Amino acid sequence: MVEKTSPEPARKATTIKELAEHVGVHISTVSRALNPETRNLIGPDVVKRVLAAADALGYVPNSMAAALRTGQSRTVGILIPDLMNPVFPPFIRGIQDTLDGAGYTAIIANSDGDKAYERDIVQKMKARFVAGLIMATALYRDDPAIRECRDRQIPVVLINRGADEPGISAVVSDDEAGIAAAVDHLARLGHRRIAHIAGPQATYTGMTRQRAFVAAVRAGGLPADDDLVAVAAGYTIPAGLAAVRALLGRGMRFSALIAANDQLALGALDGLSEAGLKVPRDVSLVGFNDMPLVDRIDPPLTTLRIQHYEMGAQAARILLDELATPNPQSRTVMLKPELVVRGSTGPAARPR
Amino acid sequence: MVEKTSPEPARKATTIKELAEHVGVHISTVSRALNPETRNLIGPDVVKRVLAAADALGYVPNSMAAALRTGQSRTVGILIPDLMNPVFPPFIRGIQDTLDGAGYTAIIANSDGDKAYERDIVQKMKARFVAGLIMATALYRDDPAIRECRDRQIPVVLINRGADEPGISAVVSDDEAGIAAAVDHLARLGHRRIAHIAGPQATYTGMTRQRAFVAAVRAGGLPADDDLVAVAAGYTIPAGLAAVRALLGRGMRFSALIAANDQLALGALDGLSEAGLKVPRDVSLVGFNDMPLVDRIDPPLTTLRIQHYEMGAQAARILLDELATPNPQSRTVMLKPELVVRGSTGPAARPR
DNA sequence: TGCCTTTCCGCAATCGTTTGCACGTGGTAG
DNA sequence: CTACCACGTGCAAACGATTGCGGAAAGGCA
Repeated sequence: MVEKTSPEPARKATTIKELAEHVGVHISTVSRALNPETRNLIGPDVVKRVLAAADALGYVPNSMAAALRTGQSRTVGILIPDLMNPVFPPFIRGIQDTLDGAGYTAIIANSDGDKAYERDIVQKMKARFVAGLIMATALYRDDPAIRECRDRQIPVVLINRGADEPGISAVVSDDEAGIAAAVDHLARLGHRRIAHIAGPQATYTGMTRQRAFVAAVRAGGLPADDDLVAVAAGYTIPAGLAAVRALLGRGMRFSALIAANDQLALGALDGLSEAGLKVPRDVSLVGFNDMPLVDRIDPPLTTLRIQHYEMGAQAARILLDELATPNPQSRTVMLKPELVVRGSTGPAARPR
Repeated sequence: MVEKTSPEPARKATTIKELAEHVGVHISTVSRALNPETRNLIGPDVVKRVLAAADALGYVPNSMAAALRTGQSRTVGILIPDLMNPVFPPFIRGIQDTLDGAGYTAIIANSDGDKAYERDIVQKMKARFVAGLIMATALYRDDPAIRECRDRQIPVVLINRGADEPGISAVVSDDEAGIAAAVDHLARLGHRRIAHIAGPQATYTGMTRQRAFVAAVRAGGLPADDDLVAVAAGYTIPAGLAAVRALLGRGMRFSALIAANDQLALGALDGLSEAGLKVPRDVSLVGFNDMPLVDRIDPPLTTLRIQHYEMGAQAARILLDELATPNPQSRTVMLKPELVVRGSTGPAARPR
């Protein structure tokens, strides 16, 4: 496996200048002919010739130069905690696909939940003239990166988390409705004592889902003891395991369990079987997200399906909107999750 | 949810020029002082003052301008078929993490397997001055995008697929070793008639894994009838289902099945249970990739684990290498997959 | 025919950096 | 004392596009 690459000289990309020479007009004319916005300023025949030449010479505009001149790069930044978490790829796909249609390019960065690093990234992105930012970083309150963007007038839209300060758009799932649906489902199955494994309270989803849980059980006339909720240390399987152990360790009795997240639910599953409890015979289990393959585990997980892709698309649309209008209003859109009932929930036996 | 964003004017980013005024030197001096490569040309005290000013004014260099001038953007493009396929995120993460360490930024695009679109993307990337490309697009032979890059002297490294033309580096998994391990494992369990669901033959992995399969069974003295392999139409669950149906429809007898991919294996699982066959009692099943959660399905899937992250990291390292050296040699590195034995394989009963 | 408006196009500045070259100073060697 | 070198810095030209402005030609109207 050792060959030299062919040493032919690199053919440089054709520029607007070469096109101009080729057609016999000034470069400014070429520029205008190429831009659909300004094309009407140029005679139709010239436009045609320019376009033909561009096609023939394989002209592709140098976006860096354009960006430098205009101060905008038709680039937006996407900031997520971790690409490997299966929740995020669909978001990104949704974002990219709609951005793409508008001629924008996305650049993606992982923050790994580190706020300092995140600031750094935002800096770098600004150096690249990003027109806007879509952030899915979960950590909630007091985000310096967001504040700075707002100060610099660069639009930010949040996804899968709400804003803790005004003037920032967001697209989130309707956790309240989702959790309510789950509680209702369990209540209909005869469950009365329902427990909750909450996500980290520093995260938006962790907080809202826990609140939604308390509200929903109260609304259903079910017990809402503090002891029925355990807060997990992270959105991971081990954290779920630890949380359910804590729950069981309290000697708490519950016949159903709603986890703030599928991963937590998987951890819970481990913890329950470790304790000799069968799902759904002894405990019914509900997750959140509908990750790939949770429909094929044993037992298939009942969970709340989020419209990840659609959320991404919406976020991108909002951002494009804000980029287009001079003084945009911020808005928050909520997408309702869908309860997918599978094998992990069943009728309540006797409460334990 | 309707508030105006604060209408303060956007503070422009500080430029090298402002730094120059601030320090009282020429911009070229500032530029040199800022660049570690040229810093030695400048007096130490001036350097110190420039750096201090940069820090104080929060200077962050405009990468577009630098890119325009130098013709290189410290950006590399990543081209994958589909981000939502769980195989790719770890690749990307590995790439990004090592690129990041070298001060490069990645821009990611999905080709959706469309070659024309892919060419388009490569064009756009070149317009952004990408220094190099990492491509995971599966479609094999005769890739115009690759050829064009090679002609333009922009380094490309392939990942999860080999090159069909010389001068292109690649990092792939050692399919031969992997499949051999799987066959060996099955043979030890007493299986003699082993079938294979191959991936699309237009893909690199589809081809090499099938070849590896034939070679391995031959080497083991096992039957290698053509009828024992079915070629799937894609790397999807439905394709796997269809393939196993075809296999069963032939009245073919086999007690074990190696799929070219976990998704195909999942489809096969469906097909087998549809036919009333139990895994692993009636048929043992081996997948490829070790996707997330295949360890938790019923039965847990025996599969070949690929070092996705490490492959990405390697690819990035190679690319960085090729970017650094003027006339690089292309190389292909192979990473050995690891056979993870789980519940879907077991001793052969009688062949059917 | 003369004047005014429109249409179409060229000129040149500009975006923020990088970099080859020239220039001035101070020091060393012949 | 002259010649030369090294060092540190400034000058100005790029890179490739966009865009306000001005001017020439063409067309309309009286």
